[in-house]
Amino acid sequence: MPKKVTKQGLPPLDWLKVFEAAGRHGSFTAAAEEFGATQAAVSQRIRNLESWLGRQLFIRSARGVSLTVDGESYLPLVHDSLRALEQGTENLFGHSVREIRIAAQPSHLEMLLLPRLMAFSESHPELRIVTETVPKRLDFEAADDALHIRYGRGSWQGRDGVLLANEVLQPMAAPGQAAVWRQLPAIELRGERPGWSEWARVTGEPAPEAGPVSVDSMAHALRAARLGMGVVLGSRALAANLLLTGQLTCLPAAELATIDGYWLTWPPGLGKTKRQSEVLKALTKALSADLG
Amino acid sequence: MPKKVTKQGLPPLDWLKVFEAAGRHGSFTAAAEEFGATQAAVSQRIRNLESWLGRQLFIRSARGVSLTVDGESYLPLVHDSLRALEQGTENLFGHSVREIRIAAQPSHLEMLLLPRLMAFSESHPELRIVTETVPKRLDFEAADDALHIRYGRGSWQGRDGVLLANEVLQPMAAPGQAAVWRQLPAIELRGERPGWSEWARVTGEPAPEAGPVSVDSMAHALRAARLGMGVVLGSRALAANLLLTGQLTCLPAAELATIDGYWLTWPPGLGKTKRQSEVLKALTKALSADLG
DNA sequence: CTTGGGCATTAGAAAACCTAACTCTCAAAC
DNA sequence: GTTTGAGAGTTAGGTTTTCTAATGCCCAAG
Repeated sequence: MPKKVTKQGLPPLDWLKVFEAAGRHGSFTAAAEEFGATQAAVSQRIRNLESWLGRQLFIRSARGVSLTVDGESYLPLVHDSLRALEQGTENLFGHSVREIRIAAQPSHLEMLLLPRLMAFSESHPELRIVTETVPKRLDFEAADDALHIRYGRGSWQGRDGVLLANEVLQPMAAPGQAAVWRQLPAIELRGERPGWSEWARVTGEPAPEAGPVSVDSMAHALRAARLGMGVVLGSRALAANLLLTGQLTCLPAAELATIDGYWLTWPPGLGKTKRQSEVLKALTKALSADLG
Repeated sequence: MPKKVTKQGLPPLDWLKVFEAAGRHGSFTAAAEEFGATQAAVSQRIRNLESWLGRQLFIRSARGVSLTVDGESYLPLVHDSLRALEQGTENLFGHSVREIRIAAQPSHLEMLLLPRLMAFSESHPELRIVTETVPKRLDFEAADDALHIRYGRGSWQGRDGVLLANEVLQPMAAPGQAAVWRQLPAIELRGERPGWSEWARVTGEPAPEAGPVSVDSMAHALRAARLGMGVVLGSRALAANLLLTGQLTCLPAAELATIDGYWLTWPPGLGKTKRQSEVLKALTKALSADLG
């Protein structure tokens, strides 16, 4: 008696994708390019499909391929069905598929993300990047399905992530003042990062004299330095763009490495598909450029 | 600048097959059964799809799954598209997909194939078996895309194949005459198989006395024996069914093995897909049952 | 408070797939 | 009539994907 009448009237559908492209182009090579694969891969998939169907779909000649009558009849059906699927998928899920959301503190977005976004966007022109600013002290929600840029020492519970760069602090000042920086007042930065006293302790050098300026954000501290208000113990990562464009210079003084760092995190489960992990890799690469 | 704008707006389509089944059944387990796979496989594919789309499609509870709003919206589209593909594929290629053609000499079809076909058909109820008789001496065409049953010593150029059974000849007679078979006349079989004289030479026993009957086909020789016309040097393979049903009996005399055999052959390229190789395996198994 | 059905998760095995390197063929150019 | 080059086929072997088997969890029903 019938054991399992697995009504499987369909060939592996991914073969059809290839058939459609090859039929549309009239060329295996062209189809291969469309997929970013080799001609051999296309050739094999088509052969599999033909074998499954029990009929030839293409006529091979040394100069290229052309559809057989069977192939000619089959192509419109496949084309239309795939098109319908593509359209519908796009309509329903287009946003989440072609869009990438990144949440971070305003200063991280501005100083870390934005300067490096162009490089990424060029390698993935099909993706929209949507940023969301997160108020400084308000914590991220772990279940948020956006990407996050976070500062700390890792282990973001409930999320995966990679370290973009460790935080390294170094005295910096406006370029015009570099020569005389020992005379400049220190700009105080309150918060979680080690300050001038720690720097002096570790490096053994004397800390600059305290100045009138005290801020609570690295962005403000750097800006103050750019304005000539003193010497700042600046973050290499956040200042990278300012340094590159000559708006600020590193002073010839010892750096202070910390165990904290800038992380890119995402909800677990993201990055499981090839597509996603590639995007993540590219983004990580772009974001860690010139850091450290 | 954009490197490759691979307009790939579609998830791996085989994931959709699973989504469709799971959505239809409202159960991963049921969908798994439909595919002959495990529940874990379904679970993973669905998770991949959800991850690709960036949205949940199912709500999981301990008691089963149900579609989310997104899944609910997506299902009809997927269902309809796949259905269209399935229908169209069936219309265009249904015959070659659900049908299996086997060509052989009339006697091979009757004595080898038919008695064993039921077993095969039970394991593959969805397949029609179409037989084609080939005139005895007319050779098969190598490029024929049907399966062939051939007699010989293998190496069927341009075709793949498996040996079903070697030809083994043994004296046989009608059951009622078994006791007195030494008195029976020999039935002569002309053709490529070794005859009584070869049998006598190899076994050292005396050949039965020549009788009046001389035929040129094993089928006729066996029939003559059944009719009580003498003792035949019969083919175990071809006579298997007659022996099983008691219409003929093997006599207590030495057998004569040959290097020829019965082969199932097919055009190369068949059996490359999983589906096909399974069918071939099942058919081979059925056809070699009780042989030898 | 057990039981059992249904799903998730995992590591490891199995299958499918892809690429690289090569060949073959033919048409067009020389 | 050679030479050249584009395009497709073939193969072996490495890589990726997928599957399975085993296990754990959860919750509803008994």
